[in-house]
Amino acid sequence: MTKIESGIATRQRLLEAAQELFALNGFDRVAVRDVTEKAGANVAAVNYHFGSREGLVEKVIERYITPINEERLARLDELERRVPGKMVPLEDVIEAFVRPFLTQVRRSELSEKLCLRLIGRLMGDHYGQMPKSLELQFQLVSQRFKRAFERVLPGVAEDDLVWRGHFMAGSMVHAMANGEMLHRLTGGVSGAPSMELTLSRFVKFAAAGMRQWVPQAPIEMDVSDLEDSEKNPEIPQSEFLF
Amino acid sequence: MTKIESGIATRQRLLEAAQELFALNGFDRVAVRDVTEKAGANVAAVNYHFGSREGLVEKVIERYITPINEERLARLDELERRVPGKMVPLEDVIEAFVRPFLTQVRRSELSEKLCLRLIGRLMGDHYGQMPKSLELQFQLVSQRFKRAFERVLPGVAEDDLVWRGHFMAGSMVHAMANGEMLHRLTGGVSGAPSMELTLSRFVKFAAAGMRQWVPQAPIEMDVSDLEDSEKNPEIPQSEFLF
DNA sequence: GTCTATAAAGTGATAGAC
DNA sequence: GTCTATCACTTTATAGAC
Repeated sequence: MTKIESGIATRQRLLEAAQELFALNGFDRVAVRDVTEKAGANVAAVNYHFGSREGLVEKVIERYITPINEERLARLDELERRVPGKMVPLEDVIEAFVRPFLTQVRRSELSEKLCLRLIGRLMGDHYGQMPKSLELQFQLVSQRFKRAFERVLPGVAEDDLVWRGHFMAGSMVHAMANGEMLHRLTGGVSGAPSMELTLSRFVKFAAAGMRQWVPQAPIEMDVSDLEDSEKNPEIPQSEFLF
Repeated sequence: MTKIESGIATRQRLLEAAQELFALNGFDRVAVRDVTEKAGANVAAVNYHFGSREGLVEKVIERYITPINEERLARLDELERRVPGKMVPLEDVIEAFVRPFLTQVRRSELSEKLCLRLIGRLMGDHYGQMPKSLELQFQLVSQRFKRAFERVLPGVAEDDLVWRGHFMAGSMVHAMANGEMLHRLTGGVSGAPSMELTLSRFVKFAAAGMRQWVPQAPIEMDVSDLEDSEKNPEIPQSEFLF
């Protein structure tokens, strides 16, 4: 629990101290006193600068989420400007949605691990109770991306699309917040988590889930390196109903 | 904030009151006094019956998670007994992983909505800090499912498989915890959330993500109901690198 | 098992001096 | 802007009577 160097404006130090503590312990388990102490500021500082504890929480959230959402929209704009007739690859839309998280991680004062955890907590604890200022932002983002997905995945029913997007967002949040935990739980099989590799994996997973290609004919698989017994697995032709 | 009918053993009433409050407000925002009051018990009851507040939290978590994990393993056993030579459909393995949540929802004293939120919170808040008694359980479950997925998806590298499983679990947790929120955010497009339908949607999404079929040749799509302009979208042949 | 009373520490917030 | 002092509660936990 290191103190944060003095000299920077108090307000800034408070924000930095707060975000680190929130990342470590969760938004609810951090007292105003913990923050001010870590920031080397006075107990009253939080109330002076942010009006209340809640005000501080909101500012921390805004500071993290707003640039992410802005970059998302900017990337989407750019995609839509690209060669008007041509269809944009689904993967690019998904990347426009996720990569801003990585940008934020790099921009953040926090370590990669902590920053990811903070974002995960943000989305987890506060998904249903975002600050007013962010609700509109999120509505805009999800509207824009919904339309983008509709264009890139023509023929998918609207409700299906919305749910697929929901699943996609969920796997992203969870993967970010618990990536290191995966490492532990699997005894290291998942490999040292590099963000860029994880992003790549995520995009592939999400793209497959979003488009849900079903092979019309027996699939061509590369079976060259499989055991004989595995060469002709009975691939489920998914008589999948519910 | 209704009281829970007296007459049932205090311990039981405390558990029921606690789980409802935890679902509503999150594990951290509920005081022991809130629980005892709702349960119509004495303030000291929690400490008498569970040793401490933390003891109560652990019991609530165990009560929800253990039967889910047991059913998961039982379903997997059953799948593996089925026609030994034949390969089990991926969808069935995924369902063995998720359906126990629905079973739990039906068994629970809580409303569907609250129960899903509680489970979502469990996985969110406590994924990294499960009670000791559950850590082993989770390790066993994830090992068993890892092996099942390996068998059903031959040819997928181990680390890829682990990550895909991780993404899958994440989208499930998130979808459960925030399904109603999706409804709000999309202005109702997602349709009234029926658990069975959501499960079906989830299984399809997850299965596609887990197997990641890539078409080797131009895909046959049903374009009969598309506009002319949409008939020949340039389907991305995913030169997808990162 | 249940209760009261109370301890002991922690909580967010603020008035008012500097 | 910053600080001290302090208020007004709330928190978990427990000792000891019933």
